[in-house]
Amino acid sequence: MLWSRVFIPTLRDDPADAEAVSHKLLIRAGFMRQLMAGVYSLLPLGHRVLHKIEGIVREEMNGTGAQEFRLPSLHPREIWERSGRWSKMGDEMFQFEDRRGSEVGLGMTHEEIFAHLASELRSYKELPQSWYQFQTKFRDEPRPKSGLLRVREFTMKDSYSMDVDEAGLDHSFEVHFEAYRRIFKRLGLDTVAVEASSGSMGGSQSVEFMLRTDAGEDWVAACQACGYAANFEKATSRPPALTGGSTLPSPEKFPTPNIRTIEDLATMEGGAPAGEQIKTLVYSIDDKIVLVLLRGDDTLVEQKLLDNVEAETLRPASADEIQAALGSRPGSLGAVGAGEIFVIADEALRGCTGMVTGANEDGFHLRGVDIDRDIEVKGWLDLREVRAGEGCSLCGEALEVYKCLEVAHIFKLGTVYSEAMGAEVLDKNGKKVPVVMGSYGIGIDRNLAAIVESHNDESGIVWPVNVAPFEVVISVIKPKDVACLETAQRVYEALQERGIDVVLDDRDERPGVKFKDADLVGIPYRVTVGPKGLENGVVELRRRKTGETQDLEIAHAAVSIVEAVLDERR
RNA sequence: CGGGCCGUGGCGCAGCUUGGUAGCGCGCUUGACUGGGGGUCAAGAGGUCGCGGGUUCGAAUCCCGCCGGCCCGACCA
Repeated sequence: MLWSRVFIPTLRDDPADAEAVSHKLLIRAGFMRQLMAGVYSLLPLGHRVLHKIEGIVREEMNGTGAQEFRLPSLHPREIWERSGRWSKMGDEMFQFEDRRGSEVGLGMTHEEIFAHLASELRSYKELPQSWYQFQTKFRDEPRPKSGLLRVREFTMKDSYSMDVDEAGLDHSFEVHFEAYRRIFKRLGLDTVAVEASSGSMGGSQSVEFMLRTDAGEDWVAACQACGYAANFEKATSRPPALTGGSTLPSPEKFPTPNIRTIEDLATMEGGAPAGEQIKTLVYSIDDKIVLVLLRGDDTLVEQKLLDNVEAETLRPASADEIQAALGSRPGSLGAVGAGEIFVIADEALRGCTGMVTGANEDGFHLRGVDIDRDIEVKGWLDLREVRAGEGCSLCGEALEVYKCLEVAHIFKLGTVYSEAMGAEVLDKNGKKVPVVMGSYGIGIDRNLAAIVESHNDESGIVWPVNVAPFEVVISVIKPKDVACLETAQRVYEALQERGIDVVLDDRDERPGVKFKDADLVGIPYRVTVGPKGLENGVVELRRRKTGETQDLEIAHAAVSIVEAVLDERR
């Protein structure tokens, strides 16, 4: 490839509306352009990288014996109705009518379609099966952001395993887990596998592969000592010590004019520290009003609540609903004497005495509340957000907490989809059993951006050789100098013959411009061919990552360069 | 969905308060000099000022409505 002939629109300035490093660099270095919110066009450089990532994922998938498919993006409503997800997915799924008035949706994942195909499996003898594809997924995200990190249309490699029983699923899951580990190693991503919530996928267990970076949106709690790691949506810790103020024979009402928040009450004369308050949240769960109690200094993890109550819909109650249920406005809510209303409490509150909580009367609170004595808790659940330094629930060592980007998510689905789609086989005993499924997703474009997030410096991107758009760039210092250009061309051809991805920067630009562009684009090796070197019969090889350079005799240059590149390919 | 910011040549911005000539830097084109980290000089090209309506003799500027984008909070590869 000649640089002068490839469309590489680099920019000198960062785009004004980009925040994330990968977003800025991918735009500036000419890898992509935005079309609309959460939708990007990949330019030749971007496509080359995407193609390489796909290649690595494909190799590893094929290595596990998985078979590649290509499913449609356009799905009929009917098949999504069978799993119950047509409405469950809500606004996140693009749904519309075709010209005949039939309702269709754009695929945001493919459990339904693959399970539908799996209904043609007849016998346990055909199992296990492992099916995958690279496909465009459409998700109408409420808030696309950070360039490729969170978009509405993206490429995903999704795979699905079909086994006859749970033991089979466990094995398929393990096989995928290991394949993903190898994939991330080859992509140059240092990921950590964490326990996660299954969310709208359903199923019994799921694991996320996380890249530690502030560009991410998830929080992870991890234990250095024993290796425990979990998404905040799932993470637990040793219960904190009991808390509470002075106990009283019975709750005592006291005036708290204009006190609306935990913070207000904590700073008020005669109030109580946040840890000695009971936070009362009101939720509408499947249209039923439920009180959710936490310690005042704890934060509710809504996903934990959702996972535990197995509800279809869950949302904070409106002010009107709260008023109707409790007779008070937010700020003075409490569960004492809540009567028929269902009360769920966080485990950390168990046994707490001498607590302060709202009196369900505007401007009044209760003190001396003993949870066990004064509140009828119908369900105890772990609902609170873990905090850094708390004891690991497995080994007791202090938990570390950090921000992560989710680069893959794998699920043990069980039989939810196979039952809905009628994917059943006869087992050894001639009995019909639903196929036990797993699903495994890795966002290709997100991984592309993730690599940039963890491989860059002040000059631009620093691609690992495995995924670099080009492995080598040959920069011609003085293209008008015949000796320069011809030498560069000879090296270029020699590298091409040996299968190296090389681009020849033949542009009639000053050297500085080419160097800056090469660094910005992030090509791992640069070969500089200029008059100074030629006088001594050498060209210069420079490593993008370290900046180290070495002179190579022209006659043997190609061989040395090939060696260096192959050494880094994995 | 709630809150904040923004929309002016390809990119980054000024102009708007106080209506009247659309401007700067970079990039782009042509030529010359130049050539080891975004070079210099000269001559050029390029803009429905997001869209619609209103006020006005006159709107990038004032008013109303809409659209689009970014960021912060609730959702996921």
